[in-house]
Amino acid sequence: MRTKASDGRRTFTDLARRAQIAQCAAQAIAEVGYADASMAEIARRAGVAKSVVSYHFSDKEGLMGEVLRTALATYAKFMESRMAGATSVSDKLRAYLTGTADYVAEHRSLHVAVIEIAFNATSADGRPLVATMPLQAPEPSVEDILRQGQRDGELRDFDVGVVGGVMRSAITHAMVMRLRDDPGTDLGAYAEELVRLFDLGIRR
Amino acid sequence: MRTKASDGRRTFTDLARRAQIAQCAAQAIAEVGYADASMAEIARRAGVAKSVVSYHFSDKEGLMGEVLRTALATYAKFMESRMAGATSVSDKLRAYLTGTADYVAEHRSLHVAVIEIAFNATSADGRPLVATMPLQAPEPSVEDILRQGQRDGELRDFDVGVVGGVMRSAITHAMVMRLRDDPGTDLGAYAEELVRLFDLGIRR
Amino acid sequence: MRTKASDGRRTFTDLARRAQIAQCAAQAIAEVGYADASMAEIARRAGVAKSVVSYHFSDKEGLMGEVLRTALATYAKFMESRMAGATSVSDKLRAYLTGTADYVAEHRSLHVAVIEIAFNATSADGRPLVATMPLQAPEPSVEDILRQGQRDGELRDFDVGVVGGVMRSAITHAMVMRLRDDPGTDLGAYAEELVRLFDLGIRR
Amino acid sequence: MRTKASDGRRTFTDLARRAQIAQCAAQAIAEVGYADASMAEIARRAGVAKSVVSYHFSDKEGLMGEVLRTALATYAKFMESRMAGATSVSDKLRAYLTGTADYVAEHRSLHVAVIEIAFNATSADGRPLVATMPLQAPEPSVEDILRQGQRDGELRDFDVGVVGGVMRSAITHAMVMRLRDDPGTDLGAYAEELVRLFDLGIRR
DNA sequence: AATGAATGAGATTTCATTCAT
DNA sequence: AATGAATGAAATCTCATTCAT
Repeated sequence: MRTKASDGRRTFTDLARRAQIAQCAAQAIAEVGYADASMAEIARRAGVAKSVVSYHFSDKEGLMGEVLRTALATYAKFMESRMAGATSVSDKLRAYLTGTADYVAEHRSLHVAVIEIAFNATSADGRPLVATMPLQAPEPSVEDILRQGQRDGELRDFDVGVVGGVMRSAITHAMVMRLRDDPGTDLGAYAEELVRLFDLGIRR
Repeated sequence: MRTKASDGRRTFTDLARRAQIAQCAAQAIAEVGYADASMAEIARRAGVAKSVVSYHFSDKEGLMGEVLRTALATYAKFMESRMAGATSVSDKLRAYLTGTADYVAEHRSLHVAVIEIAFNATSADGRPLVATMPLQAPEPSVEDILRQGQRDGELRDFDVGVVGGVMRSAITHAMVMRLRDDPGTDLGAYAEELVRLFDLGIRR
Repeated sequence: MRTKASDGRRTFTDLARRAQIAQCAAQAIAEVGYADASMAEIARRAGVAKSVVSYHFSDKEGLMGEVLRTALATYAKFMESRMAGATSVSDKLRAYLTGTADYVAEHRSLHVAVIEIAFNATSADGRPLVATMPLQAPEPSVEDILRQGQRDGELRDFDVGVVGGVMRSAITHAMVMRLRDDPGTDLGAYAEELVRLFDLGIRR
Repeated sequence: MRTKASDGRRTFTDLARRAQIAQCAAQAIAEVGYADASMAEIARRAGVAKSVVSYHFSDKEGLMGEVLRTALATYAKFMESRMAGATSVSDKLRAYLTGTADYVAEHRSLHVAVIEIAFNATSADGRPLVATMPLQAPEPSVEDILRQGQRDGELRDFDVGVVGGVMRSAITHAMVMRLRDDPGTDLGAYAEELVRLFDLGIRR
């Protein structure tokens, strides 16, 4: 049966279960990797039968989509307050990097899960799952910040796509790798190191 | 079982087959991703029966290990000549970044395969495959270069692990992502952008 | 559990719900086939929760039985008036064939559903469902008519079981197949064709 | 791995296994019905693991297709000799009906399986499986025979589609139903009864 | 009287691996 | 040295059914 009330909205308990399962999915992915995070493993962690997961999500794609949406929403909300006070480009960059680091420290498994899903999950047609879903990334993007900095004359001339990509990979892939190797990493210090590196690297 | 000459060394044809299969494995992984690069798919690309792959490699871990060793050896040999002339730290860094970019341009599937394997492959005990294998990275590592630069006074003070990790992710993950989005990327220009970014970011 | 008034009879609303669900079941079976007419699909068409179906029927066998009973009752009532005026055997046969054709035209999904159920549904013990249920076919049966015709000397000698079976399959299976291939078939003309065929085939 | 030799043809043992599995599939379908003839049940009857069936057939559709092809080929070959001597239309019809009855007596499970598959099996897109496969029915069809008989003036005027459909359903559905009810039915006598019925029903 | 939620059984299919030849 | 054939385990998903509210 569909898990929606007749008017299309979901019930409270249904939302709670969905959230719980999505969280367990994120934890499972973060701990054992996307490939080994089977529906059975996720159900086991949630303490429910496999079919309960299928009951709440149409299929695995649907579940992964929920994880992605949950993570992006959490991240966006988290960053909103962190970016609020920043006006200058260097402030924005610092807010972006330290904010993301704090977010990762607080929601590590969510963060790792998103990276795993984005890197590994494919849709039924073979395309990357993230390419098939309407996901809205938090505003402003790193590239937006960098572009503004160049317009304002605060930043030197460089390829925004390249530098933006490096920054992104620094707080996603590189950070995850570091946490993998050294789970006790001080993410605050890590972020400060990034702030200095990129500030020196791109300012006029 | 694996075929070795009576003294334990492999025969010539055996080595050739292993190399061929490993190459096909790398291509398969690079094209369809680690998850979809099944033994059957790899065998199909190699034009042999599945059992031939199992015949030459004890198991999938063994095959992935061979891909990793092949890639590292190829990379090490490639970089050896590129690093040869470089004496100053900035020269070494430039050689490292542009050299790696050239390597990626020349052996893209091998490069992508290594990243996929390092990120995804797990050993039977659940640990990352790369953590269970004795792999020797090419010398000198980025961290070695950075450390020397700090000792020589050419580079400012920073956390070598953090910056080294960012550089590594810039030429692995970030580069692959960029190639995914824009397959026509000029990797030479990409590397030059990295050289400038990091040179400014870490010099005294 | 099934809801009965204290004296064992069903309440009015209960009967109404049962009838509604049975009708939706028949439509579902007729449209998507027995195999794909799941309890969920039937509930969806009835606009109720799956559990409502289970509430009103002990199990799927029970629901299918209701469909069969409903269909037979409808058919019997329909045929009663059609057979009323027929006295001669040829009149009875014509009434039987044209009457059934009209019935099918009017209650196509019910008719198709019965065929699907009779052909496909099995009881828990593996036997055909129709063999496990006490179903009373409308009187008189084709075989009865044919037997009477032979007794009266109007019909030649033949195996009543064989010819009766062919007639039955002509107005059930063959007719459904024809409707499947050509939904616009004129069932009146179809029945007239049968009347002539069988009249010539069995008269003395 | 693909079960074809490198040149695309199948090996002898492979063909034997395929034939064996297809036969077991037909028997399973004939005995327990299409719905309950799962891949597991078929494998059990063949005395092999489920995955062996998947090894030899790409999927269930493929297996059902093989059953259909096997049955049609067997039937066509069987009928070829039976139809050989018949020149007049009445001879052809007798050959068609008695020949088919003999075929059913000899290959009952194959016959029943075809009917079950044709009636129940659907392709992935929801369409009937038989509609998605290129199957060549044996020549000449009943309709062809009837049409020729009308051209030659041996048969009266009637709708070839209707009468042909009735004949077809008489030797498929009606016959199967009869065998279901009375497994000891004398099919020879059954066919003779049909010959007389239809001969009288359609001759000029 | 109704239903949202849950469940275990079982369906199809894929996978890495083994083995006899 | 190679391979066709086979296998058990596990993956995803569907189904009829149950139960507390």
